[in-house]
Amino acid sequence: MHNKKIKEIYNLLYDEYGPQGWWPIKGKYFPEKEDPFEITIGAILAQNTTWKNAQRAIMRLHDADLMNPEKILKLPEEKLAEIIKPSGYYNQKAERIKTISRYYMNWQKQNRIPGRNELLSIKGIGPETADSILLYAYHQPVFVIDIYTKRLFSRTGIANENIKYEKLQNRIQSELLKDHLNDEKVFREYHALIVEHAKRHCRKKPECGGCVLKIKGICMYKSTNKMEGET
DNA sequence: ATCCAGGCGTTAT
DNA sequence: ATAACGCATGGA
Repeated sequence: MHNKKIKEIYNLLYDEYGPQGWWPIKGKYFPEKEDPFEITIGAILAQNTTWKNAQRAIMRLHDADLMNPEKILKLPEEKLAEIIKPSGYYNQKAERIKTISRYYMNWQKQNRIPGRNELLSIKGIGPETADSILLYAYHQPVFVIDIYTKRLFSRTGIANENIKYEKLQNRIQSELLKDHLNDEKVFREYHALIVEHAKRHCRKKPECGGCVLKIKGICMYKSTNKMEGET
């Protein structure tokens, strides 16, 4: 029933911001081909921090010539933690990156890609990280739900703000399916567009001025400029 | 200075 | 089953 809205939001955001090109990272390191390992590690490093800080940690791994599972496994955990420090939570993340590196080597050796439940069984990989890895590292058609996605679909009246991860994901995927927009390229682009839009307008503290969704009448959210002290 | 950022696991209610 | 908390850096 909100089918039209979900498709329309995608089209509006795409027209507004254009293709986002999330992965691979554009830069001096391997710009010619994307590296599933780097994307996997990047998904961990990006947890609950800014992309800029995650990218700093990724660059430091490249600078140390450590962007592969074998070298990471040989490196003492404290060294790894030091290198990825800018991403925050560096002790947790170092431990988890080591674990995932071991799994990654097995996937490579077995010439297969991980399944969602397998990813979820790994400590440090929750639903969003699992889906980010599947979508951005392995091009599987799964829609990533993050805090921005919940916020945007909540404020546009498409979902309750406390909706569960898989429920919102199923809703979006099934409605995009009706419009034949259920391919991984759209999913990648849509998620990235949501993040961009959330950074510019649909922030925690909303900046609704100039929001294309508001202008086009898709979003009715009122950006209440703090009027808490009401009776 | 306070708040937030491309979350997750553990522990308390 | 859900809520609260710890993990930690860097920018606004």
